[in-house]
Amino acid sequence: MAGETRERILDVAERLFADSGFASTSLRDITAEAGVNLAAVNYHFGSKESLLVAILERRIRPVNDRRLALLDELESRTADGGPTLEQIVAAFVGPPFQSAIIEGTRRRELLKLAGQLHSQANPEVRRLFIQQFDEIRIRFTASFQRALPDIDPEEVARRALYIVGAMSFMMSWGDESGHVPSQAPERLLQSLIDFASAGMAAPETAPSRIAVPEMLPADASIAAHGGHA
Amino acid sequence: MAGETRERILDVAERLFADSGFASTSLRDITAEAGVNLAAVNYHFGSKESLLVAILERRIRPVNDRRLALLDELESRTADGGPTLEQIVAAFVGPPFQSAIIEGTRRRELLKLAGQLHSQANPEVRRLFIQQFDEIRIRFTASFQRALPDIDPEEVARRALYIVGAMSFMMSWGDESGHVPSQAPERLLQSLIDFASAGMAAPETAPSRIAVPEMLPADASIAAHGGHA
DNA sequence: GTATGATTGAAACATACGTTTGACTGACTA
DNA sequence: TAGTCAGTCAAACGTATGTTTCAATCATAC
Repeated sequence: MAGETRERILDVAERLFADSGFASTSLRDITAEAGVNLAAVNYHFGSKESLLVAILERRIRPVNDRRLALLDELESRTADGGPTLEQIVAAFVGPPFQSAIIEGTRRRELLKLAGQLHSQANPEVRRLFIQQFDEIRIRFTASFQRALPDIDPEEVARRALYIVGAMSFMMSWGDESGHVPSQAPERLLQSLIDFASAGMAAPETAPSRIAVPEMLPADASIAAHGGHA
Repeated sequence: MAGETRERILDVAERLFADSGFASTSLRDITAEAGVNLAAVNYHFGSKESLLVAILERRIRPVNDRRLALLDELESRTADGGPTLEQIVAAFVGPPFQSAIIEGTRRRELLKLAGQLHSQANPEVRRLFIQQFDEIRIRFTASFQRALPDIDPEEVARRALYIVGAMSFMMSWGDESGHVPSQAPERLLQSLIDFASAGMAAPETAPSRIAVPEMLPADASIAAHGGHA
């Protein structure tokens, strides 16, 4: 019975935060649903914000460890030219994807929550969050770079970010309102890998050839902005 | 002086909502920064939630109108085989991108706010939001499908979602913590178009060839990670 | 059995929130 | 001038929030 209350709080809070957002979820919501006392949160975690940090660490760390382990093995196994793009992408998106679906319907929770932190929460939590991903970013960017020697390093970093965005959206929007029909998880993951690998390998448009057409409305972009008028 | 208070509220609220989230931003924050009275929000908009809806409609409608206009022009201009993938992608991601950067530093706001709505806010606001994008989704999916006759329609819809995710992440994370170095907007947009077009055109992995490796348990020996096998 | 330290419980605390109220302002109309 | 009405303002309302308090409970070691 030792850590039972603590675990129940973590589980319920994770789900409620992901469903309704951090700020919109009250400790009373959490403790009521978890069947524990209101004061238990502050007793076990110190504050609502520390509870959020505990949730993130519990979920993110194993996923990132798994990512790094997969990449390590790939790179040690394919000593010649390095892993293929598909392999790197699979090591990158596989663990969070698998972790997200492992609990059945809890698919969206982790990344939903992660997505919210980009904008919400105070800078301290943000920093911790970014730091959690820093090693991942460095290792995978390097591996991608090796598989894509012709692409500008900055462009590689950008494209890795696109992948995270694509994955995040798939998980948070995936089965909502029929946009993306529910699919067997393996097919969804393969779909993401196909898309991301091809995007990663896209030929880079030379700066001199960039000629973005006029896309703004001829008159004004957004009607009557009171600001400087 | 007619709509000046109203406009100031809209401008400030949009920024604060995008920066700190809907639930975390109080009407007092907004009205204080806008230099208007607290009651002005409820007078002009009725409620905090209606203010959010007004913000969304003001920003999203022109962007989506522009998207549809660009697609219309593309399709009427290239009557033979339809527009190219790059053209469709550009019409899809160009308007929100341009709209987001037009005010200089306000780049991230629109999509940051949009991203939050996926999870936050009540179902009513969600529905309005999804509905706002429904025509876009239908028109562009059809156009993408025409350019990609070999891809399964459901897969096309999924990939369109990946593009939205990639764009959203670029805008909300783009210039944060040096992950993605600041670039000239045209180069960023071109980068996104390169990535998205290639991803869209990716060859579809046949269901029979899907063999996602074991990615789950860290202890189990990671055998047979053949990638294409 | 009793003392001890960790955990739970009910209640209260102070504060911040969205919203409402009612008086007041100022421009325009009859 | 008197009247109307959209708009602004300070203040208050009721409620919900995160946190704290302190007594009660429980398991365990002496």
